[in-house]
Amino acid sequence: MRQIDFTNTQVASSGTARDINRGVVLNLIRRRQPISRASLARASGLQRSTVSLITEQLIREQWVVYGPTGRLPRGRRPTFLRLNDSRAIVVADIRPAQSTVAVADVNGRFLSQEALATAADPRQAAEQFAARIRHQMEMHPDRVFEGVGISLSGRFDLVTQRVGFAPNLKWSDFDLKGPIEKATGMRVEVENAANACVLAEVWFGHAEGVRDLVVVTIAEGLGTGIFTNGQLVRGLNGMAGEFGHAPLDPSGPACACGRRGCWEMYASNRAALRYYHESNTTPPEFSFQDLLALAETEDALAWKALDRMAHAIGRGLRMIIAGLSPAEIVIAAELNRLWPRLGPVIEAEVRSAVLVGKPPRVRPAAVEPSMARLRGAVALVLQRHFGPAAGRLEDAESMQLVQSRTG
Amino acid sequence: MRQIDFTNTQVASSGTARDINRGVVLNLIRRRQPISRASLARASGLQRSTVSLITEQLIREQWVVYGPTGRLPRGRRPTFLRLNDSRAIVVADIRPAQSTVAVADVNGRFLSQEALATAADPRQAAEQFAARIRHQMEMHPDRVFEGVGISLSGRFDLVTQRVGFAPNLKWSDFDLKGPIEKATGMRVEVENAANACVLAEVWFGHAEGVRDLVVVTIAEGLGTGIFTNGQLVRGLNGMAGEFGHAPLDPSGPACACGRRGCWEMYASNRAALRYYHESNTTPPEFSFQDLLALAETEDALAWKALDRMAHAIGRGLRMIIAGLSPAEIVIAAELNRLWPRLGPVIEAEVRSAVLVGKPPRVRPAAVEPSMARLRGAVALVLQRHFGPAAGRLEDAESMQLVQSRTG
DNA sequence: GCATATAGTTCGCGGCACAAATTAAATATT
DNA sequence: AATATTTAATTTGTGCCGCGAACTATATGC
Repeated sequence: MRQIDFTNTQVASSGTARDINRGVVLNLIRRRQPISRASLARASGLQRSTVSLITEQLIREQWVVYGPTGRLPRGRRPTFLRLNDSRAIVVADIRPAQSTVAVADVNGRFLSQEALATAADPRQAAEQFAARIRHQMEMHPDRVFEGVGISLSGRFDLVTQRVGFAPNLKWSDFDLKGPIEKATGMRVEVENAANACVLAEVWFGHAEGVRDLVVVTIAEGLGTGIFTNGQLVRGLNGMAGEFGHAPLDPSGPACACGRRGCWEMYASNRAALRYYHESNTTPPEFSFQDLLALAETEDALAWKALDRMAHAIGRGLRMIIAGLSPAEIVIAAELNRLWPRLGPVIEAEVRSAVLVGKPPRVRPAAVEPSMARLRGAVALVLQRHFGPAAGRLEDAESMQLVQSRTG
Repeated sequence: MRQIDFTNTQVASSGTARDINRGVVLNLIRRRQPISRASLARASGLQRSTVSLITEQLIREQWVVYGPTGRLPRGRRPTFLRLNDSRAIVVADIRPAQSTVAVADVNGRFLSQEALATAADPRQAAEQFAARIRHQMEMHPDRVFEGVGISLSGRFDLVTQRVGFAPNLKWSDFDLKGPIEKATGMRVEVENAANACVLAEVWFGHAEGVRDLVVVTIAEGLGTGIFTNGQLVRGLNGMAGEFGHAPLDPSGPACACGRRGCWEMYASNRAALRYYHESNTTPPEFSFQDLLALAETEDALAWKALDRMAHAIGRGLRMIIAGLSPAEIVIAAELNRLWPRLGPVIEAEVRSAVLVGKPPRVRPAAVEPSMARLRGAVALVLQRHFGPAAGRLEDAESMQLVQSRTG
């Protein structure tokens, strides 16, 4: 069996050009489908002959299929190509209380979906997810499954391939990937939820050309996904993106992370509830959704609490803008429901952060947070096949998945 | 004349593999010179035949020359290759009070150096630097000059190719590059000083494999250079890295940037002088160097001020570690002189920032800050010739530099 | 003098992008 | 209805490039 030498991955071989161009063409098809070979040649700058060869390969690999025939004012009609959407991906979004397992096609369209209560014990949870993933696969016998993508409220270390830090789930240093790969027989990709939201924006959103992007996910906690130079920033142990635990005030309220005055303590849903509670007594099971509903009924105190939260979001963003100056900041939060009124509060704070030039675009996420996390999990799997260096993966696929064990 | 289509730079052509491998080989020679072709083949994983062809090209391009003949216990003796250090680079470090112009070879060794008072008017300064650069070139008639690299206390926007923001120099939106290119007839590269320090570490330091690195430069102000996934983070308008103006305390002292409580207000040289001044009257022209000297004489109040400064450095680093989790943090500061006593203060603060896993390595810069900035300016020029996609540059060189005008 | 080891070159092969020529299939013109 | 024009897609020949085997060059040791 052929061995791949991973120490010298940086050098190019004769197939490297094809790998790169295959990726360019495949992603053009993904983005602009249905599209003719001639259009692909124009869009990519490659020769039509080259495009024909590459698309032939993609059709042989079953990633692309023929679509309808087009119509033009003159000339031969183009045969459109599109992605083979009979190839599907199983995704899961693992959250403290309730998780989701779903099936999506390669275009990120969901075919089915189920919710489940997350098991407290990580080992039990892994079994539980493996079972639900298998169940979801059985619901679509007509599909070919490419892999499993998982987004979770925690950190996944690419080096150890383990969940390294997930205080919300109360797991730590746990092998989630291995058991699920064994139980499903499929390759599993795991990523932090905020990072998944970044991938969802980049792969399925309208931020196609954006190469510097920060996504801020706000729920009980506050997470950030950082995208610079067209790549996710993972950092040591996959811990990058914990701006939520950047200290805003050393004498602030104590955070679950053991320190004081973290951004999360001022800008999360929980913070807004605390603000509201300071000025009003609340019923025992008062949720953030309740607070939003109250605000929608023009409750002044609810608005005041949300206003403080929005200001705090903006204050933390100032730190991110100063340090990273991203072209775009995306907010993925339940608070987005009230964006018309809270968005401007955040934007005003952001404008004051810019030392020179125009401020970054701040906008709510294209889809609701739960959808973004699942879409990101889809992108996680697509990355392997559509992203850079995917060409040599198609070879490796036939190598009986030895690398995942030896690596 | 051939035209290069810049819209389709992402696709690979038949020369792409060579471009990539040329870069790999050239950088291996740079790092491990003198080195034989056989060793290059082993280190890169390329075939010896391929290495021979590439080195032949590099020798033809005059980047590489033959070195001495090696000796081995058995077998034919290898002919060593090394960089052609008759190729030189002119660099400048532009700072508010005093600037430097120097000449270095491709190995980052300095051949000559001169200091000059920076002109207040930017137009005048450009003329001044152009003249000193020409003078430095005349001092080395035996060298071939590859380009000019400039590091400055300010921001350079890659899109507009102008100095966009340089409050310390009191310049803004100014074309520094154009006039110097015109006056010297050489290509000029400009970069922020903190970013230059990152390049110095990556190109000439021992942080070869490190792909996530933050350099904090501390002088009158505080700047950060951010390196993620093996690339500098520039951000919108080249403004990334202004963590020095991230707000630590909204009710803190007013900063020159117009806001309050910026990190820089607590952790810069100027902050330490303020701390000292609070507890002791100082002579009118008391400098940070004086404060360091005082501390070296065991002055308790001086130590107290520096201690507060070190704590503040650590406090800001916590924000960076939370958000980016770099593998390594490098401090480039005059305070490094007292690292044995102040380093541990910073390190202790940093350790408390880590939520899980091991803390990043915090270390003083390999060389003193002024040297690092100049070395970074050398790397800036080397990037064009040694970095990725340098292969097609060698072609473009012969195209009479048309791109710099049309682009 | 011959085996062995190491460096470096030569040569044929296959993969790939490119560009020109060719084929295919539609509409417009006369 | 025949021909020209336009656009799509394929075929074919050329050159670049990395690979790997064979070969040359040059050292040491028995």
